[in-house]
Amino acid sequence: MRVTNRQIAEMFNEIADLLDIDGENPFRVRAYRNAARTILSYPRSMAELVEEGFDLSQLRGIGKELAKKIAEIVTTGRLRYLERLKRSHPPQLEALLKIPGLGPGRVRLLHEMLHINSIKYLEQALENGKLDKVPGFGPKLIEKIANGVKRHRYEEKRFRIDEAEETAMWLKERLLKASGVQEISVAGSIRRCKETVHDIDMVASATEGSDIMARFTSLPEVSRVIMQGTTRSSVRLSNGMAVDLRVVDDRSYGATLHHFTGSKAHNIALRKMAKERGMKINEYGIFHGDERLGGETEGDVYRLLEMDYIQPEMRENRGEIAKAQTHTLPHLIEPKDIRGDLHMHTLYSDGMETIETMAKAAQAKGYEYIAITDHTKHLTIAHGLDEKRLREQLEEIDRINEKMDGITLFKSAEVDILEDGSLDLPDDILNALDLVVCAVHFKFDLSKQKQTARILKAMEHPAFTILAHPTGRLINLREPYAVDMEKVMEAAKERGCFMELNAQPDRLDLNDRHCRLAKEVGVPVVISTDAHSPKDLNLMHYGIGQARRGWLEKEDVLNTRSLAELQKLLKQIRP
DNA sequence: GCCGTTTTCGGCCCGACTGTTTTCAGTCG
Repeated sequence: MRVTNRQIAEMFNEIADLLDIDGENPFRVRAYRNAARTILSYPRSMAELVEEGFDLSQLRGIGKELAKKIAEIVTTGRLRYLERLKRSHPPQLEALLKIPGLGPGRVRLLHEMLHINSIKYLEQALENGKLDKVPGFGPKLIEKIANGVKRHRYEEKRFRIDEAEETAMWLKERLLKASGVQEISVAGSIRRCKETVHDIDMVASATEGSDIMARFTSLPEVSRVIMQGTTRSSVRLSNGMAVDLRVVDDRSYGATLHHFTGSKAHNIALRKMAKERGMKINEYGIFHGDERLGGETEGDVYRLLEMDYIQPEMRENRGEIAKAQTHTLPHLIEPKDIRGDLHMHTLYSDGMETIETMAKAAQAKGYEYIAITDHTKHLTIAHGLDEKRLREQLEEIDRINEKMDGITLFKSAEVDILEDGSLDLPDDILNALDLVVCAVHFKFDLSKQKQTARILKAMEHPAFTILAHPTGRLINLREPYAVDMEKVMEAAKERGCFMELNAQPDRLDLNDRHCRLAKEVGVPVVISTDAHSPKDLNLMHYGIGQARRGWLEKEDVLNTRSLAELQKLLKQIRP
């Protein structure tokens, strides 16, 4: 099987950890981490690029040495350099870096002085009070490490964007009540619409003497204050989320918001550029020597570097900076561009409401059209429809379409793709539908080759319109099934099918890299809520956030088309 | 180990907080 980009990135990160513990040149360590990040976020598979003879040293952060190492991993499945490094270190040593308070320096010290080489041994040393003897290890640090060991599994968790956003909004509301507060923004990965977040970052501007910090650290929901300063504090909430709050005066608000929105890689790249031009960017502003050039707004940062404003969702150092310099940034899709929703369920299968209620809710959102896509018979757990019940539903949709003005209901279904690639309903009923949403709901564990073949076979059916949640993943619950996404997208492009970006926050499937791939291949994406109730229609914004992370513009998304345009397009692909 | 409008050497983002120290190293984001 082919080596994945993730596996290569993990190997490079492991090298970085080990070199870090060895006290190697920190810039060499950083080079491995930078390369890992580049590989992880690159839309195409390194394995394929190597096969094609592509020169990997063209990629940012990858030079001759690392290109050779990638080629070795891809062709042999191993990396001798990493194996050599691992042989000279205890196998669990890197795990110690995960404990708060332990960085490479202290891990090295613990290993040299006490031969601590795993979390298990660290626990024993803590119990035996051996750590007191290590220079630089005082009672506070030892307590922090002891707590970290107890919690380290728990704190590894990444939260889904919706969970984190809900907590962040609630926090913002509370903190706005503090004295002297002018503005509060949620920054960090929530603002960049990442699908999962590790912690919540918030930025506030406040006048001197504000009690916002005191309020923040003494909220009843705070289970632990990790650190507390006058401009920056960090806590953990009882729901397990860590929150950072940064407070500045309004002159620095933009610079601080920018700094804490990240990503780190994006910030580093900008600061480097500033430095090359004799300027300096920090959380307080943009400076030339002692002269302050700006920092009140985020826009100052980009303006002073002579580039266009980059939307938060794009700030990942994945090529956006070059685009901003040449004024060729994409005009990212916005919520107002969405004209309809092409995936939702009703009481006919596992939805909570009638067709009419869903239609009215969609109309209230200003949509021109929706598709009713109840499950089909194979999905018995969701009361999937057989041909007879689906025909009944189609008649009801006809009646509602006659009755309701200003919104059009498409007849559709979320049809199961069976193991052999056939669809779960007979052809005559499939042909009676306006569009057909198809999905894999079982047999997730097929080999990549078989799963890909299954989907490609299904796409050959003339009624196939949209591939729903194309990888089947459930964030934090179920891994994506193995599928060759490039092949699927190329087939979709050729066949005139569309790829769904399912906006449910536990799916967000396609992911951001897939969205960029779809744009590259030229296959339109459909952002759908997969709503099971009227309230679910509001999940659209998570899908839009993911689409923006994937650089999608209005033109790249099918359901930004007007009703007339969409009908025309459907007629073209389904004559 | 990477990179180059100062290109094959000599840099590599920048600052807050903590704990342990008498001026700072380590960690973290």
